[in-house]
Amino acid sequence: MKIVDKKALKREAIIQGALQLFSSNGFHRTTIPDIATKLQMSVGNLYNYFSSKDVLAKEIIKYTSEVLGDEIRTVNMLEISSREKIHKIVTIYFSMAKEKPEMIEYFLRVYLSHREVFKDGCEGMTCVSGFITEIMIFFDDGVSSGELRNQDFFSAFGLFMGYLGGMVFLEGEAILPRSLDEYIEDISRNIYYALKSV
Amino acid sequence: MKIVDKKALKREAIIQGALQLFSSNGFHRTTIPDIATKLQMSVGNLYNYFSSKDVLAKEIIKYTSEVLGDEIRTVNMLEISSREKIHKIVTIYFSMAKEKPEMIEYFLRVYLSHREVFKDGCEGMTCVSGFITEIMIFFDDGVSSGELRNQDFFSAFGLFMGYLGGMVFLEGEAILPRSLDEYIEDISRNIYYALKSV
Amino acid sequence: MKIVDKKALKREAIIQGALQLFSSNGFHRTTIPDIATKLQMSVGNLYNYFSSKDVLAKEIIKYTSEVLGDEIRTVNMLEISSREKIHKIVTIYFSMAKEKPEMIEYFLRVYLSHREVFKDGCEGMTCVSGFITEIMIFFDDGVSSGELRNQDFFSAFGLFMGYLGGMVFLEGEAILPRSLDEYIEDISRNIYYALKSV
Amino acid sequence: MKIVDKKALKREAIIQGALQLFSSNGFHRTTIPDIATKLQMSVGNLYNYFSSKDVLAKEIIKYTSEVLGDEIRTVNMLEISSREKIHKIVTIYFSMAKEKPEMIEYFLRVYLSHREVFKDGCEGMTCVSGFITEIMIFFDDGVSSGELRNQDFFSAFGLFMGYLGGMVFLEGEAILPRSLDEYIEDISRNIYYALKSV
DNA sequence: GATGAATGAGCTTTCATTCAT
DNA sequence: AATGAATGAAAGCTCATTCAT
Repeated sequence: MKIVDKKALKREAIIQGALQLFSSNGFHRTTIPDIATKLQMSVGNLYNYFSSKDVLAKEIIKYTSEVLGDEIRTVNMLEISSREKIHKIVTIYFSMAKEKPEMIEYFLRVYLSHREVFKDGCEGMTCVSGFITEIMIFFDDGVSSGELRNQDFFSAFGLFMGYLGGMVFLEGEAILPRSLDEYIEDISRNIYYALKSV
Repeated sequence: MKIVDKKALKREAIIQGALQLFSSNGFHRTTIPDIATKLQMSVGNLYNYFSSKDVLAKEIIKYTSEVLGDEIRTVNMLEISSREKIHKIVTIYFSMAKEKPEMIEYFLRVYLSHREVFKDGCEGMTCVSGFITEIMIFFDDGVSSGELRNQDFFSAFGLFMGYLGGMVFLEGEAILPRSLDEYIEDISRNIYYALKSV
Repeated sequence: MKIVDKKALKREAIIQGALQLFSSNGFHRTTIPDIATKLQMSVGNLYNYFSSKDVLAKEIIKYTSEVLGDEIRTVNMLEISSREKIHKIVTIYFSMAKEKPEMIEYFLRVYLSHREVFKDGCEGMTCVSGFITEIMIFFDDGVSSGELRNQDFFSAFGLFMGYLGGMVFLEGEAILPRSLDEYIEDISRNIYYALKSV
Repeated sequence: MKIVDKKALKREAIIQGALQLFSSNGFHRTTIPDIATKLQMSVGNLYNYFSSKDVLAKEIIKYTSEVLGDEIRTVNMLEISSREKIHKIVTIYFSMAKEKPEMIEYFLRVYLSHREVFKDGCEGMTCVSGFITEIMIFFDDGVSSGELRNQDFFSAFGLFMGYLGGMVFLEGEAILPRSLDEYIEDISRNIYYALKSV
């Protein structure tokens, strides 16, 4: 294996390890030594891969956004109705929240609320463009086909992102009386009726 | 004025001052000396009112939840349709986001993402019950009147809380092409169609 | 004693303690904990008096410059010839180098060679103006009286500062075959002949 | 070319590269990786040439001292008066300060003020003997010919080294109202009058 | 000789909290 | 009730040096 590959692999391993720690313990409660320990490397060496904690945080959000975007892209490529796409996206989102909770949690608990960290380098949500782009494609396709009502994209994006994020947050707070899965039908339906053309 | 009143007033002044600082600068970037300075009191004296920074944070979320709940209560008491209520709630929420941004920001940037702080003492969203209760009343009334579809409350609550919070977040990131006000019609409509009975 | 006095006294105690450590161990080899330990105070409290190590370093050079300037001022106020003043200044300088070596050493080993530290806040030697001003007065008086040749001040200042500093440096390196005191006559004479009018 | 020569060449290249970095950025602010980067070699390989940063610093001062000494030697070999020699030495010193500032700077900002680094291995200024020796020859010649007054050598050396170093320092601080060149006449004259026999 | 990833002790600085006054 | 100097444990980050390749 080439050295460049090895280094890239290690970079990704750090991203994934830090992602887990930040998500479960919080950004400020996760220290660089914590991350180094989890990855069985020295603090100094970690800085050979990421020049600061903030830079690492930004790389993580980009990575996470790409992974989430990739998932949604698979849906966008299907030849199915928008209603079915909504159902699939909700399902994917909740299944990720269950199986890789750190990614959704990172959006909610790190990215959303540490403006000072992402201020420089992630202006205008450029760090989450991978995810946004796919939602935009989904929406534009639905509007083009006439299935979805034409409206300002962010009005639809806020619905999707906010609703799903909100549900995962409630799940995390352990106050949902039922499991996330059991909400899929209702939520998909709600989103569909909110967005569909008259 | 009784002494107890005087103390209660100062308590509230502290809550409001700290609320502003936490919202605009972040929880961890706001220090106790910062708060004391803003309130022109000593650090030591501040501890006579709140025994720790975390306790103060919890009191703030309760206070904020009450204020938001009070606003929504005024809507619930009106004899208007659910559709009109949704419109009013959205309007109120966005106007608060514009005029008292610290409250909404506190929800999004402090409460949502510092689980470790609110873990003990705010289990199951008890600290935001003032707000949730009113949304619940709105929803139950709509279901009772037949205007809203009967579904799990949290399915509706997540929509409301997530959608509106998401829009305020996008506004805060300065990526919305239009002002929040201009989204009121679309968003109210979307929420209504999502929740209304068939 | 008033509190303000107490705090000012502590400030000066820190300056003197840090001055000794910086001079004998070097700026970078002296740590903040070292200084705190010497003063029997906590690291955190030290930062209540000086906001950074660099700020402390700048306050020390100002303080040192004042003390040295005060010494030379006593000479300037005497009604004696420039030749006698030179002799007295050399004597004072060497006696300080012997009795309070930390001050001269600080000039030579900290101020002179850590440009990056003094860059902001000490532009154009403003931090050592107390000392320079007195040398300037000495020189101008001598020129006015006709005893010293009229030339660019810095040409004379470089001689004084460089020569005396150089001798103290050589003394510190333990390579002088005789004690500093034994050089007073020769050096005073050399400076006088260098500066005197024809 | 023999291998030994190749290695010697590389050694000198490292010395010159490090000299520039140490002089302009300071000893502690220049890292070994910085030096390696400038020389386009690896950190590890650099250690094949110099066993530590301190050892490198000592080799640099020896090298610098030799180069400066060589310059002065050319003056010593001329059949001119001491007064003329002084003028030439001052001119050479200032021209080096202008054209190869790193050497003079290294004396002033690294050698002079990092006693701990040069403590072991450079006792008694042995590392700068190349330079001192030539000044000593200049002085002895002048005394022998009767042009200069007989006095302790270090009394004269401190004058030379301190005065010229002081002027370059003032130049570096950008506080001299005129260029260094314009001080040559005054300074040469001052030194001559300080040293000449009665 | 040459590489550069890896080490880890050590640095400056921060800040919630305490307590003598 | 009120003050604010004092504490000290931790944080993020640096860098001379080593060593497997």
